[in-house]
Amino acid sequence: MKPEHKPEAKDRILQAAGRLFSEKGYEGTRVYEIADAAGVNKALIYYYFHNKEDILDSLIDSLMTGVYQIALEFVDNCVRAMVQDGRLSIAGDRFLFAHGEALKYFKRQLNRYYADIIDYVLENRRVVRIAMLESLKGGKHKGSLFRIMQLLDSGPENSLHSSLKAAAQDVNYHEDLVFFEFFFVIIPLVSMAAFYDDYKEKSLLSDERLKELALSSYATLAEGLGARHIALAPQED
Amino acid sequence: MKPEHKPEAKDRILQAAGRLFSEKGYEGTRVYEIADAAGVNKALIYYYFHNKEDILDSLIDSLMTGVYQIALEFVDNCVRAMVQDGRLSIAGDRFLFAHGEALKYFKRQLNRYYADIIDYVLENRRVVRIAMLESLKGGKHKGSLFRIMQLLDSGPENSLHSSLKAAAQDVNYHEDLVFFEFFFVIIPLVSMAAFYDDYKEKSLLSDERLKELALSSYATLAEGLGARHIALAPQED
Amino acid sequence: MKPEHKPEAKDRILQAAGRLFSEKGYEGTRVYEIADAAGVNKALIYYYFHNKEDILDSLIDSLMTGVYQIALEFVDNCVRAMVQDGRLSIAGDRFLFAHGEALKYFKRQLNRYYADIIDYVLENRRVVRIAMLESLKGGKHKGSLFRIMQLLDSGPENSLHSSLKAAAQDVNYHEDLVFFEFFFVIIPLVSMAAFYDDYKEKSLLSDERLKELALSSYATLAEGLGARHIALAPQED
Amino acid sequence: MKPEHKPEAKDRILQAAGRLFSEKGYEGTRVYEIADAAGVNKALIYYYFHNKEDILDSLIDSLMTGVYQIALEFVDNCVRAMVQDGRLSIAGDRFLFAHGEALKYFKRQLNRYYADIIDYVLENRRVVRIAMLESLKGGKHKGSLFRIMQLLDSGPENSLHSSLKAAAQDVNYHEDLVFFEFFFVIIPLVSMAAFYDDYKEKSLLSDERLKELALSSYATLAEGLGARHIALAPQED
DNA sequence: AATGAATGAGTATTCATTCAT
DNA sequence: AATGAATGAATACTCATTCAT
Repeated sequence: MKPEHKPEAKDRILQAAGRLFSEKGYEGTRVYEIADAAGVNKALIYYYFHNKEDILDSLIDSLMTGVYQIALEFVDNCVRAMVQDGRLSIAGDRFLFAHGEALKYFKRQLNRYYADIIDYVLENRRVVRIAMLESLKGGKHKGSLFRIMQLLDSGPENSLHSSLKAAAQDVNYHEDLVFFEFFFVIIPLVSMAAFYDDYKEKSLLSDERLKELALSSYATLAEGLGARHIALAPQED
Repeated sequence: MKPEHKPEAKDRILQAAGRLFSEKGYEGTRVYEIADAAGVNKALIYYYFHNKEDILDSLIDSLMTGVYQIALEFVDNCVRAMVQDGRLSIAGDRFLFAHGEALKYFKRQLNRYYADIIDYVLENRRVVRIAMLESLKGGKHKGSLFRIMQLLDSGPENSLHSSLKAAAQDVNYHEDLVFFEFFFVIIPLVSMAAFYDDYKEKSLLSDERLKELALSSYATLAEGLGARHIALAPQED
Repeated sequence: MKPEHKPEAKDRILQAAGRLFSEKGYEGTRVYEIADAAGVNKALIYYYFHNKEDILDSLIDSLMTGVYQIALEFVDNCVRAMVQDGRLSIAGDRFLFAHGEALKYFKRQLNRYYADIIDYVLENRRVVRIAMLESLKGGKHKGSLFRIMQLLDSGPENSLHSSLKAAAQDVNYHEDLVFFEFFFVIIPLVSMAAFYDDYKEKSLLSDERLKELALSSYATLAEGLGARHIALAPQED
Repeated sequence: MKPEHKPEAKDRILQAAGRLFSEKGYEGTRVYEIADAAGVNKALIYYYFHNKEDILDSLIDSLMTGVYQIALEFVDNCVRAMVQDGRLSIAGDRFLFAHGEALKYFKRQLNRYYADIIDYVLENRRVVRIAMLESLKGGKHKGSLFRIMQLLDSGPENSLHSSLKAAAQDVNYHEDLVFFEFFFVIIPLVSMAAFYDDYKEKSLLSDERLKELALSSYATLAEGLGARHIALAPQED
């Protein structure tokens, strides 16, 4: 029984490429450097991947899949579930909770969601950095960051949104909310990952302290936002 | 009246490089592409610049100077002035205003400062994009973004800080404030510029609407933050 | 009865190589293309052949053997036989026939020989094309075409010539005849095979028509030449 | 006055490529070999030519132009002129001469034409070899040889034919003549050039002797053919 | 100030071949 | 007999930079 004994050459190549791309950029990284770092022959890279860009695609795709999974899980397990059992109803971009207990539960779940996703992007900060880098350039992966934004999008092809729709009919994000979410929620998240190591070096703070700061920053943000988008249902006597 | 009549070759080179670097990244841009776009001979580029990197330096330096000027002006003309004439006093990371009038005045100035700096980065969004790009890679310009962050820094070499110190003895930013400022104030600002064109294309919003959204987002943010860092001096009767 | 039931891997490789070499040249053909076309694993090719060139050798050798067989058969069964029973005598490059009947018989046989060899090279036109291709380059198979020429050669190592010598002492080709034979008999023959498919495509003629044209062209040629090299023995009354 | 002092780098590259391609084939020749042989830096080749194939195109094009010029000159200066002044008339594929003098003149001119074109292809035998090589492969230059064949073609786009038509209305080549011309006139011509050096080496004949053999071979051929396609006008008394 | 020609050092990619199984 | 993985040695092509004019 040899389980998981396949971080074989292909994985080593992906890992090496992930590190090098994030350190020196895609164009700045030479294929032979990847080969050397992965301890494989340069030609083997072309055995597993069509070309240099194929490696990048592979890296970014699996990052995106990961982010997507976490977001989908939150919507399905928390939002959708709460809507279904009546603890939450959504109208436009406002969340209306049935009672204080429901709101408290939601906040706890949301916090855990933030923690999860922060953990995930920090763990994969190298690839996040690459995705950000590539988003800033034109070309194929230009849209990586925007793909994350589209998690908020209301197109029918977005299964995250479908999942929400399945729970509440009237989900509708306004353009100001989307703008704020993108530049003040997602971009900071992504940037924290992308600049994590640099920031750590400059600030001399510990990993724990940095995660704390990240979470508390989001708490601050959420509180401010919450006032505008969250409400408790009027209590009936 | 300087005889700056024609977009001389050197300027055309800088403009072309600005556009290309921002579109394809520094490494992704070929020197001959810059030459072609600028309508000059490739060799002429080496007449005006030492090498490719010299062009990049030139672009980023003038961006930084611009940002710095605006920030310095705000600190000098508003903060420092208000401290000097007693309308404002600073203790640590808390701003204490002498009276409601002073606070109102400060807010107006701050708002104008935000508008100015948003205008400036949007006007120079190409170079901002380059600076962000280069900050994400290692290499010489890795620190561009952090140089902006250091506008908040308290090192003695920072003349912005010196300017503040000259006004108030006890300026002292806590690590949580710095963290928040960097990832939730500066990064969004820079990102708005860097991703402006992409966001505009996706959202189909007008320039005016986008600037509005940017300013109102900062207003929201400032309000939330203000509660924690701004106070009115207890009124004596 | 050899159990040659299935086009075994080795044969499939040779066939595929024959097609590809003739279409793209030896150097223009990749080993993996041969493997793909033959439906075998690339490494299997190295099980059956020492290397890429070994495949080429194999193809050309069997072509040469075939041509050689047909020529030898003609010389042995017709020329040599006729000399032995006195119907024909050879002096230098002149053929002297005993009587009209003998000449007529010879012409019939020659015609059949032409038909046979045309059939053969057309059937194997792919390999002929390769041989021509390789003859045009330097390298190992440079001499393929010339090996055919040497069928006319008078060296002692040439067993076709030996066969003729065995029949007639005084066989001797002059340099002008050899030149003409090579460039106006053999080269056209080989070229007809090599360019068969292309010519067919351009001319839109049928296979039958093309063979007819080939044979009649040789008839024209032979008639013109015959005048100079064929004679009837002076009839004794 | 520095005339013809421009066999500059570009020409040296073409010459070197011509030699190497003909010796080792297009694919068999490495770009750095061309550079070395031409005494230039490898990169300079890419300054003057788009890529390796561009060099080949350039070589073959100028060969084709040369052949075409000679053929056109013969048709214009001899055939067309004779038709215009009534010494020759053409019906289908038969040439009818007004009188013996005209025929004799034509034969002299034809002989000179053969001599010219043999000289030309021998002088450019390297490129001829390449053209033949490339004609045998698929790909871009597959048609080089056939382009020569098309000099005989009757399409309206063929200005050689136009030139003939301008002289005689009823020019019309039959398929058997075209076949014979291609495989027994053009192919031998081209092959003599392509295999010249090899044949010389094997036969040990001198350049003069070889040219003699070539010309006399064509004379033999022309005589045989002439019987079928040339006639004298019935003499009126 | 401007340019056509030239170059050294890369750079991604290919390919025939081998090896372990 | 057959194959997936692996590799060394090329190989066409690129690019920042320089030079002579």
